[in-house]
Amino acid sequence: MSKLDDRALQYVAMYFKALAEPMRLKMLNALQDGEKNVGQLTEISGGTQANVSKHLSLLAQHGLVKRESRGTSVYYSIADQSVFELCELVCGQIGNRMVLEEDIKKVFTAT
Amino acid sequence: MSKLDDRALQYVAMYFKALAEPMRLKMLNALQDGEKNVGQLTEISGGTQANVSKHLSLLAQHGLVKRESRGTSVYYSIADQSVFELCELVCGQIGNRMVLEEDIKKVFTAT
DNA sequence: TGACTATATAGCTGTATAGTAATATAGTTA
DNA sequence: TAACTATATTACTATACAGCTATATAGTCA
Repeated sequence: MSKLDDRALQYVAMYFKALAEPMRLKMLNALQDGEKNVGQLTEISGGTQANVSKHLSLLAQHGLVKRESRGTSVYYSIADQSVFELCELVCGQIGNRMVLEEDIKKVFTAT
Repeated sequence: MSKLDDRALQYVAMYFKALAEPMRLKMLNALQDGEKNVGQLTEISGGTQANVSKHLSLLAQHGLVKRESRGTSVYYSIADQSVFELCELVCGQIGNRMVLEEDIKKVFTAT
């Protein structure tokens, strides 16, 4: 991280952006215990088939998931398990903060 | 990452989103070797003062940087060094891929 | 071939936000 | 107080994209 040129920064930013949608995180989370096809992911995520397909396409483009079509189905799987390390790190970072904010929220929403 | 409810996913997504801008990454990168004020960060990043201020405000909101005003200046500093671990992880993940894509680009842009 | 299923894509709308210029706010000094 | 500096905010434009519906594509089976 010491000498990143603008092109590299843009690349890193794009990677983070791929992870910056709850829907996509949900899908990655669902794929943690093995590959799933689009239909399964649609059901799990609760989104529409079209939207799920689009998100998966984006994740594949950024190298986060692998795509493999078998028969009429297309199976997606995690391309690099270390994506979960990222999430763990973030969860750790915001863990305390989140609890804090929840408390703050309670204060503000308390009648 | 095993049992994240929608609220938590949204939170994690927001955190990633804060890191999903090259400009903000540049600022965090600049802050790696110590606090800097808005003017310094404006100069380093090459952006306008207004834009830099807005980005810093967002980073502070998400707990990535700390804000401290001294005199007429406001000094920002990294709130949690582990943000760089994230970046390292991402760089590692996309490192090979990036080299690959660069090669691909060369092929396509070759006359 | 045609009917059927699974996935992808196109076109659209609404929302979020990066960037800008201009202005407001706050602290300092004379 | 007024003038000055540093930072924040406002109002705006342009762009990106999430989500939707409808349609297209591709594979399977009769």
